[in-house]
Amino acid sequence: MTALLLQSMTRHFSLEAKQGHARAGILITRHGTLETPAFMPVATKATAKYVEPRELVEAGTQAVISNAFLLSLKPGHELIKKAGGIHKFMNFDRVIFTDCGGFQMLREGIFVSTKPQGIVFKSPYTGKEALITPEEIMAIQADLGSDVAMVLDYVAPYGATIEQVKEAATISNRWAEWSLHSDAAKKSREEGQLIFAIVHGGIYPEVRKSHAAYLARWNFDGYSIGGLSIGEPPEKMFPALEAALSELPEDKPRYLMGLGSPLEILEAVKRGVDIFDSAYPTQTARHNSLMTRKGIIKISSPKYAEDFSPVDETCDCYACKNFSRAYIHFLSKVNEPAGKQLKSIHNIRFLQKLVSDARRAIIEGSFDEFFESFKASFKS
RNA sequence: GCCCUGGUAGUGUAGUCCGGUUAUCAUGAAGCCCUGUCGAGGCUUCGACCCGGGUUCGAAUCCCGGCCAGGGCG
Repeated sequence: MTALLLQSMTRHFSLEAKQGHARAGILITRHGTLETPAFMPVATKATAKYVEPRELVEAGTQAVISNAFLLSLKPGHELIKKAGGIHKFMNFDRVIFTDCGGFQMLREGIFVSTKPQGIVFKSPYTGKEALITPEEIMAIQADLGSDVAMVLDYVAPYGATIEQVKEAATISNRWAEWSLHSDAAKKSREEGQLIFAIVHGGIYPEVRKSHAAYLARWNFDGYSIGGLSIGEPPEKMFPALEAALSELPEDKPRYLMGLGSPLEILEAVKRGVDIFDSAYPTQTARHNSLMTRKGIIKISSPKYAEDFSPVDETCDCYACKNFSRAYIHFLSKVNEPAGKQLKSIHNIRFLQKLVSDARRAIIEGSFDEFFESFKASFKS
């Protein structure tokens, strides 16, 4: 333990166990630790929709990810800095990641154009266009005071040609370097903020590989894998993921951005991913898809109208311990916010339990069995 | 008893004056989808002209009668 702590103090991340490529590790941040594999609910606008911080914690959440670009537009990073940082502002004292905004390139209505020096975005609030640069987004994240900041990346949509993807990955890597060497990043790093690079390359393994290898040469605190689970089929995603992972340093955390379905999370854990985030559990929860050990159920279906059992017999979440399928079905039918809250809490808890069970299994050396058993009962 | 309005999916409605494709839209119901900016979102399907008669090639639409609802007069 002492050795682990010493190691952590210098490295921020340490591996506790490995089984095959699957890893159990600990990321140390200035707001506590993140035991990996870990799943982060999305709190884009400094809140997880319908779920309060205490409920996130109760569901086993160690970290959330917020969006630096959107917060910089409203309420403004200066205001959040004035509030004492994002942790105080949203009253979440655990780990907070911030995303840079690069992903918003995929959003029509926000994305305008790219330039060599950054991305031109249009504010969804005011329509005002502004160029955001890698250096600026690091300064914004420094102001927000998040524990882990993402460099600005250039995201190519699924369906982009290999030339476009190469271009996107090359620009992403250039920006990652600029970000790392920016004054804001240097200073915030000294203050304990961690900086993650983002690997691109679309669905092309060779592009993933070369660009991951390039980023691996720099001393980032962790590596994100971006531009996946944006519509491509699993047969294309996993080879690309494997290619990226193969070039990333073992002793740094790997974060697969945007993946949130249970089986895919386990597939990625098996390949060596440590951290996940996704709106999937909360978005689909509001739209009535609930995860259970036996698969996903649609709670709005008439078959649950008189089902007085919990959503999942094996779940220990607030919703399952206190409410029936019939009640949550009813709340869904009448569109009550409380239903959205209970459903979101359940799905978050489901994924938190999934990754912590996976972690335990890796430590115990039983990950393969755990995965097989999960796969056998979870019919998607 | 008389007069005036008005009856269109489960609900709310457009169309009616001036007759003409598969009758509009919303909501609802059933099913599918959602993955680093998550909207009470997207897609598919289902579902109605109050009843009866008349005019007409053709009626939700025009005419007559009935029933029902609201208003007025007695």
